Amino acid sequence: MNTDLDNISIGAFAEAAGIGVETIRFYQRKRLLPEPQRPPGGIRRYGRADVTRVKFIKSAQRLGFSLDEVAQLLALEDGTQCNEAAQFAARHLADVRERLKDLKRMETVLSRLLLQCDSHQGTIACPLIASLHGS
Amino acid sequence: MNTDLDNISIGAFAEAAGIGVETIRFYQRKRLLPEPQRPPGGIRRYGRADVTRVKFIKSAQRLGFSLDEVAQLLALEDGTQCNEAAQFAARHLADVRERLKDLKRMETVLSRLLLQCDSHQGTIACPLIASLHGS
DNA sequence: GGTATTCCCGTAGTCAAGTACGGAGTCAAG
DNA sequence: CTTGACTCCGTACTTGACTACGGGAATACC
Ligand SMILES: [Zn+2]
Ligand SMILES: [Zn+2]
Ligand SMILES: [Zn+2]
Ligand SMILES: [Zn+2]
Repeated sequence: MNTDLDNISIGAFAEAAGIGVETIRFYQRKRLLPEPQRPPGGIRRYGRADVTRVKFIKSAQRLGFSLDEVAQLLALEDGTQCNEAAQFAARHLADVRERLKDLKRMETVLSRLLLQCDSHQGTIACPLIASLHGS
Repeated sequence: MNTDLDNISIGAFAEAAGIGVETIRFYQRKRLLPEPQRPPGGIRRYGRADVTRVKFIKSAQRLGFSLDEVAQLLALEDGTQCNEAAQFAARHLADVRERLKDLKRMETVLSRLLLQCDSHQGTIACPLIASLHGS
């Protein structure tokens, strides 16, 4: 077992990156990861740069970027095109804010309805259900 | 109370409910809508109750309930089990709040990074990209 | 050298909430 | 009585991000 960090198997790579082997192959098909050429008749080897790249992908995902968007970001990976990157992120931020608005609306309505349910002693109908029936 | 509104075709039903015909058939397969028996060799007819039911479904969806959850809610549709309904909604509210938290985190981080991008005159590296590289 | 573990590769399945399609049957108008 | 619109039904496709399977090759361990 070769433990050199720059000459690891796909299994060790997956382990190091904290994802599954299948996921790596999936990312390769999606061109998020390069497919390393392999020694004649042998097994592909991976290195630290690959692990770094997966970490990048995972960070971007935590910010809500889709894999397609991550692909775009990876094109700017060298950090020299701040403007592009910032514009791109700004667009994404805009739709994060959209979703945020929707969820906030849900949160508001639901919690209001639940309060009404708590305090509607005596009446027969559930205000929550009533409101679903179209207020 | 048996007007023509209670004897409509699936097309008119879809129209009245503001959804597509295919969606109605989909809901039937999912048992969110009952399948009306049809006269031998004939065409099914729908009524106001069906439209009401779809409206109920759509209201629940606007509150973020999944179709599976809507099925549960429909079991409480008569409004007599306020406690059950409220508990159910409370659980849902909890995971709406989870998602809200995640989105808020994204919003915070993204907007902070964008501010840094705006004001990092002079330096070469984009703070946004840098942060994706794991800080 | 034999066995166990990995790896490779293509294909296919999963979940949600629909959407689309194609061929056959039915209904109403002209 | 034909045309055209609508309905029925099963099947398959969509999107996103994986996850699983199966069979064969290669490596690793003893
Ligand atoms: Zn930047
Ligand atoms: Zn986005
Ligand atoms: Zn209630
Ligand atoms: Zn829920």
